[in-house]
Amino acid sequence: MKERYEFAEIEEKWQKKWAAEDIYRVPDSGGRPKYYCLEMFPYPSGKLHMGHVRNYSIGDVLARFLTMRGYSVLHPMGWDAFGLPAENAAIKHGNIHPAVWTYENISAMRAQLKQLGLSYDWNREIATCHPGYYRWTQWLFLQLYKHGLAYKKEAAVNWCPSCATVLANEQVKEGSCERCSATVEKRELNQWFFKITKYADRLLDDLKLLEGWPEKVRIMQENWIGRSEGAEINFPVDGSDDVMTVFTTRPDTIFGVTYMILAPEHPLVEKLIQGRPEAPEIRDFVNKVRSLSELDRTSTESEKIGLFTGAHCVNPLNGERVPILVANYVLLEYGTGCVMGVPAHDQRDFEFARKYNLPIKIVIQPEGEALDPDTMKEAYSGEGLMVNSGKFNGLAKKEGIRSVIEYCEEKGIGKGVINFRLRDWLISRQRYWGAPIPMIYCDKCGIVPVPESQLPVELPMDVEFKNTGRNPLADHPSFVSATCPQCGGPGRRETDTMDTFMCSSFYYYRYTSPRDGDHVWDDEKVRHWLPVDQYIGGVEHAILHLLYSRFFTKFLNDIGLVPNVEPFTRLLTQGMVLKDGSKMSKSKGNVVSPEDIVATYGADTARMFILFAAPPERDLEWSDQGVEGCSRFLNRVWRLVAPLAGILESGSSPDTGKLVGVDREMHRLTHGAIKKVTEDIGGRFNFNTAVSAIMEMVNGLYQYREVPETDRDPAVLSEAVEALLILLAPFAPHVTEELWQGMGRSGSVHLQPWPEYSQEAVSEEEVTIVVQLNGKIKERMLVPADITPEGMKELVLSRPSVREMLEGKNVVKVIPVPGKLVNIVVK
RNA sequence: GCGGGCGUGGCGGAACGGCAGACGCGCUGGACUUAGGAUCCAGUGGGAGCAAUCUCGUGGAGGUUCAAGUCCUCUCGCCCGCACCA
Repeated sequence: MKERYEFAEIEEKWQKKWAAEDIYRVPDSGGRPKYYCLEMFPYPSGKLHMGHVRNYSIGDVLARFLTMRGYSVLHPMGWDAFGLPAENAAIKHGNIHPAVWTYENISAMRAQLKQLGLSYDWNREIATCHPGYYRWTQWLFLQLYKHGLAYKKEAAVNWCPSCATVLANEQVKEGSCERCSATVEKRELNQWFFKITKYADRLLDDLKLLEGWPEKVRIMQENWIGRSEGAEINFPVDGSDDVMTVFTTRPDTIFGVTYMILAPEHPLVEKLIQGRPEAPEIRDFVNKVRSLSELDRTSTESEKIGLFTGAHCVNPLNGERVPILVANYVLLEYGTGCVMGVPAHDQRDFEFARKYNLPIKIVIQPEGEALDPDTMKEAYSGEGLMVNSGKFNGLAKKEGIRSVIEYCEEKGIGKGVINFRLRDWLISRQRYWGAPIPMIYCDKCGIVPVPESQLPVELPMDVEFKNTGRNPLADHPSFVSATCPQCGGPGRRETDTMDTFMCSSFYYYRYTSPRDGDHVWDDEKVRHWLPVDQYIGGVEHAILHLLYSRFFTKFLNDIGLVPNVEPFTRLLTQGMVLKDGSKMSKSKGNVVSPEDIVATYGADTARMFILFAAPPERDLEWSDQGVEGCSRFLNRVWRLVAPLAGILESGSSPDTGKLVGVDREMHRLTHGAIKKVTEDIGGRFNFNTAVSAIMEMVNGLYQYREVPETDRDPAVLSEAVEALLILLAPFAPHVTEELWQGMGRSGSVHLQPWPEYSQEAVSEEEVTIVVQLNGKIKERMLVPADITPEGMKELVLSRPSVREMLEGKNVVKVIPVPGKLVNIVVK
């Protein structure tokens, strides 16, 4: 073997060989237990970044480890290939079609992934923009439509002026477009939605099943779904047949209502003000609110403004006549779009009432405290007994809520309801580069689905991309014109495409049957592989992709297409890769390119560093010097192992009982490392400490090598080196393969069984324990490892130095901790 | 405002409630060398001491415990998510 570690040569050589021998192909059946290890597939931007390297290195170590542990591991890769950047590139450069741009990027990125030596079964590669894939995206849309879960409605939706398309609620962050940060506007449009709200309850309840998910993500989803229990109660409008229905979580405070508020956009507003002197001013106000951006509209910061409509409502419980107002802090989208104002017991109402001098009426009195409407500084929302509430007086909050709801239900003026913050998923996009929504509009028959036999509805390639903000599909006559599948008459094709999150909501099922042209996937294969055992990706998808995928899975389970109710049993959200304390970005100029690192140090070093520098879920600070260190380590391994080629025996397993001295030490170190690495990868995903255990082993081997050959057992060295290469193989697949096969071992190191550690080899005959006096360390001593706690106590107390130390002191208690210490408590 | 996370050497980070700082980086010294920014060996939390050793030390203040970086209460700082949700 060469004296020097030539990473470039080695990495290229083995990548070619692995591909030629197809060693990462995984069969769909076989005697081994299955494991589905999945990393979030990337958008093919054309360039891999460090976040990808981290994501895929983590997955690769796991997949390789589990394969060596005897599992049949499904470890696929593909492309989330529809999306705006491709189309924007086409608009900007004019002469490049999004498809060409995308496929070129895929080629470039695939090459980069292959350079990292990742163990994907490339036979299963998919791209969501391929008609063979999006045909099934459309097919699933039709299934949702068939089951009443895809529908079209006119609604105020989020519009991103820069992306020239609508967005789902989940894709708006603090009033801005999640992709481009432009301020999002509201527009009234007729759009396609998925009824994810039908699954709100199950999406919430089943979070309990996801014990393998980070709590953080579960809480985020819980908050996003936002279940709240309460009641809807009808307030008749005074002098009209209209009714204001409010949603409230505090029906026990209904006697404290001193005014009612409608959201400015509420349809009832116009009806109430017609012909009243207040009308012009209110219309003005409503228009002003409507024109606000989403951010300004919902910001907690903005001042609460309200106007009296001139109309009144009647409280159905006590008959009191209260004014109806319009105020900017009431949102049309949530609940019923109107609320009852209870200033005494709701902080927002309180601030509003103080500002406009509206009356404050106490109806909940906390025990041992007297609330006074004139002097109170904030609303009281805690526990207490109902007062000023007629026959409900004396009831505590919880019973009060129940009793008022019961009463309302009896009288037919209200009912208990559960409200969710989750909205239906808006999936229409006014853009070209997405899967066309397979629907046809017919003047005679209305909205008609494209028959499944006519799928896919293919994207036309002869399209012009202009910066007009118009979807080019709408300007493509032969795409638009269609025949109505129902009556055979002329029809118009839907020109909106689907949100790309739809494409990524089921790709992990499609990996099981990537080329199946007859079915969305093979039933047996899905039953074999699913659910995904381990999913790995960034936390930025905590709500978006992960919630949509859960929704899809529940639907697919309902219609019998998948066996599982949750898609991902375990989830690992990896931290960001930082440089100089902040996220790598072009604008900050702190980007480290994976290509450069691989070219300078090799893929093995890049992988080692990124796994060693921090535990996977934590943010990772990039360090060029840290990379040097990993490179140095691999060189150190090379210099240790390469000269031993041909010297070492194969498959040595020394007899633990016969080993003494340095041989016994080295043997123990080897098995200790096997134990640690196995537990750190398999149990807690602490790859950083697994690597450090391997480093310790290498340090030990350097020491051991110094021992004269005649004084050491060759079997111990062979065993150690063999174990070293296997333990290191998931992290640094190329250099370990080169050394393994260079030593004359047959077969790939990656197909070797993972070593088992021997308990006997790991255990010590003697251990150092600590003697503590009142918890402070006083001295150390060597004791037999198998000593009893009682024996430990005696041994310590009989020691002359300890007896001297205890002279004149009163021993209160002696606490022996086996293998660790003895603590003597004295007075 | 609500929810979650994190604060440990010069740095990245280790530590089933039981020897704080594994491993790596950096630094210091030595060896090899014409040379080394290569490699190998040794040392490396602060303070005191020639030394054995002593002492302080995990953002801060309390508490539980024989024993706390770890558990509990309060508090400060940073990061992330949600944000007028009735």
